[in-house]
Amino acid sequence: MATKEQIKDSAFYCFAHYGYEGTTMQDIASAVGLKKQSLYAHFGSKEELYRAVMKEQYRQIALELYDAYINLKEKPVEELLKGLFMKYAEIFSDRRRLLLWKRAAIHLGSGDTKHLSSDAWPVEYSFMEELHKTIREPHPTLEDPAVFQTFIASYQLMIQGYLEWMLVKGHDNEIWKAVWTSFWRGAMSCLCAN
Amino acid sequence: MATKEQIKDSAFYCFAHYGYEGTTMQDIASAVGLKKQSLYAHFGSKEELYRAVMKEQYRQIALELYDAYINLKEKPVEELLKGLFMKYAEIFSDRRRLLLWKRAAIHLGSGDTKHLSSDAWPVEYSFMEELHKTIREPHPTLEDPAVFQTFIASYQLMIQGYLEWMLVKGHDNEIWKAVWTSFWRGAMSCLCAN
DNA sequence: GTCTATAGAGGGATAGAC
DNA sequence: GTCTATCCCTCTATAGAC
Repeated sequence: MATKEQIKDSAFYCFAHYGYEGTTMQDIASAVGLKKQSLYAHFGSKEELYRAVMKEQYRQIALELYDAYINLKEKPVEELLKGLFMKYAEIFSDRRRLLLWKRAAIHLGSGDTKHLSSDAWPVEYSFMEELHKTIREPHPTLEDPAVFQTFIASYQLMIQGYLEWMLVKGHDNEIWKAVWTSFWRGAMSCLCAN
Repeated sequence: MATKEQIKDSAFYCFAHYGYEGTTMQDIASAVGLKKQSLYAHFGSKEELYRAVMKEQYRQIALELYDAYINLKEKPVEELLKGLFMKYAEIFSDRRRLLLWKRAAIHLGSGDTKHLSSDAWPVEYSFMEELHKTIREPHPTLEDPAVFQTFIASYQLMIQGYLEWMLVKGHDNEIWKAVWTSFWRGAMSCLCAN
């Protein structure tokens, strides 16, 4: 692996585990086996390195999600949403990604201006518009924007809740399945009741 | 307000918004109108101040939750769980608490040994055992430990998911209600199906 | 592209006057 | 209990030899 990639990889680990302020150039360099000053031959500053890591990760995550979506979009909505939920669990079984993701959410919510994850959230949802259309079609109840919004909110919320669970207790197939089943039945009964 | 309380209050804000490493004694002192050195007359170190803030917050949150539980425990399970969920939303409508809570979850999940929120999670769940018994009684299906575990997991997960939602988009009564309805119907239909 | 040396700033913390 | 002065350390970043 090229040195620049090794640095990014090490930085990925450190930023995820210790946060931006909690990580020093020293930490990153040590893991690669370099002096910290040498990092500046590859990245102009700590912040530039951080942004490079974030950008790559978000791009990668968005790609993997979109890829899953493409493979699932012809299937019934239940299978599609279940498959995407599974993809989330798969993607974030990488602890570094999970930590980075959760930290980014805090940056978004804290009004912390400094090293915002400005490019972050939008990227993930680049195909969301398309996904929404796919879901709405076979379910006329979802034509109502208010109903649709709460449906999607419940879905996203379940996913974020499960990621929180993974963060503290790790992935658990039984729990995953139970959560999905409960969500889907609840969502369906709400749709039919409206 | 006594100076010591003012310091804790300012520290609460800073630690929540900027994190432990991102906060300096300078920041905290400025907000109170003191020089940073004066803080050491009240707290031996930055870490001690941090622990004081965390301890107080967790104690307070646990108290408020327990209080809500006491007021609700005679009611039907649906009302009890819904009331507790509402209490969570209420407690964490304080942005500082929400941020601190989310940061603590990351500390728990990152293996970051330094300033662990060691006293954190257990405190909240000090009355959980009791709550669990209260829920189990009227629902014989829940006697099965596996069923019960997934039921509680779904519940906690929904709450954590909603807190994540609040972090990014703020509290929304419509969403809150929809999420609860969906959860409860899903949970019920799962219980009846088993 | 990696090293040594070093600048320059800011952090946590202590000592001692008032 | 708050201040000024100060210590010591670590951090980011630059300069320049190899």
